[in-house]
Amino acid sequence: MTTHIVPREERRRRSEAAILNAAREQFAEAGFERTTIRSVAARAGVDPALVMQHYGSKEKLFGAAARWTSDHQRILTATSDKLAAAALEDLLSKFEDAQDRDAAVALLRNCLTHPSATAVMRDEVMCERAAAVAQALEGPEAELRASLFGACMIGLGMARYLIELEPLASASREDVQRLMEPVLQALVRPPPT
Amino acid sequence: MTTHIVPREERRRRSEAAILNAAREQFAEAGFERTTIRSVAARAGVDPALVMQHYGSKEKLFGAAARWTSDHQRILTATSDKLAAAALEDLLSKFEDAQDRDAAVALLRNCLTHPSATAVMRDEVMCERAAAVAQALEGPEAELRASLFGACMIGLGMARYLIELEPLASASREDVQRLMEPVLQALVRPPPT
DNA sequence: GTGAAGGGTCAACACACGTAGAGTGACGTG
DNA sequence: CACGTCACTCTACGTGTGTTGACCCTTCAC
Repeated sequence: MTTHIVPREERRRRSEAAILNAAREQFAEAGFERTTIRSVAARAGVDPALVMQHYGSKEKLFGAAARWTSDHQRILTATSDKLAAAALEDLLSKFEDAQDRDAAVALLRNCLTHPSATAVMRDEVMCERAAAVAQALEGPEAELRASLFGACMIGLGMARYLIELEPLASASREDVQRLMEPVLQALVRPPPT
Repeated sequence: MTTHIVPREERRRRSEAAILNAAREQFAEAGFERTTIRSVAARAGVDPALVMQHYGSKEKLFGAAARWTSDHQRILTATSDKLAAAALEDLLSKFEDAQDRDAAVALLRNCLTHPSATAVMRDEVMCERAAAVAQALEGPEAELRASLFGACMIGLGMARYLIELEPLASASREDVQRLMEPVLQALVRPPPT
């Protein structure tokens, strides 16, 4: 029974990653306030003080864990008639990968109660995307329509993945995509005067 | 300077109402965890212990404060072509009255992080309404479409009133109503196969 | 007036949390 | 082999919280 010898730096990186993953899960499940440094440490199998040593504070740990990893490529390069499909594809695919999903849920779950999460959600996620969407929209009131576009998207995400409203939560990705596309298309089309 | 004499029961009802209003505001602004019994008491101008005496616990106070007061009348009686307009009317008008608004925001703000708020939101608000909406819908997949209908509605509410995404937050009620109606109509119409 | 009752306050408890600082043992380098 | 470094742990502090029980002081009934 020879234990594999692991160099120092490698060990450090592993424990850091373990903490980050545990934090993501915990923040995603329980939210910021109900997540304690101690619970994250226990989940990662380390001492609470080590969490502090790695991330400095609970706030910084949350900042590192709650992220919306996404390239706007798909949206920026989409023509207006493919915009809705591309945005839906982007949103729904994010929740397939466990790590991305946890990071996204951690942000989503706290974006109504945690000040910095609200700011990130509004400024870095929604505003930027809305600007990208607005640029692809023709007709008047493009910015407002883009905002509504974003509102429907996060409503979809929250209802399906956080509130778990049935039958939406259990519906197949294809069905959701098929039914939501014409909805968003109604915002892409120039509005009636 | 004669102080008006107030009977006991009246005084009790007044302090109870003052506490409830303060709680609504505080829960709506800061969320459940960041709201303390002490801060509610200070806002109401009473002693923290009195809050307990009236409501028993912070949990029960929250239950009394965070409510979604709404009659489904408008939605239940609406024909399918007026459904979207009626639902939007109902949602947007709720945020006009300060008291209704605070109670609704208190529920909405915590519905992703507070367990019982999530349950109320899902079961008492969304499920019930979705059922009412589904009944008015024609064509297949009525329940799923009704869920999506609800998802778009809460997305709208959260983006406009909680996240305060611009220009949606500052837009006039009429503009929002006019632009969102065809969006929701896309869910009311039977879907393409 | 006098006693009872109940709304309201005060001080304090028990607990859980974020965080800090000293200490420990293994790893890497000379 | 010896020493310093680094990842890591143990213990504990200070603070803010929900909640409680004993205590006032005004109001009502007789």
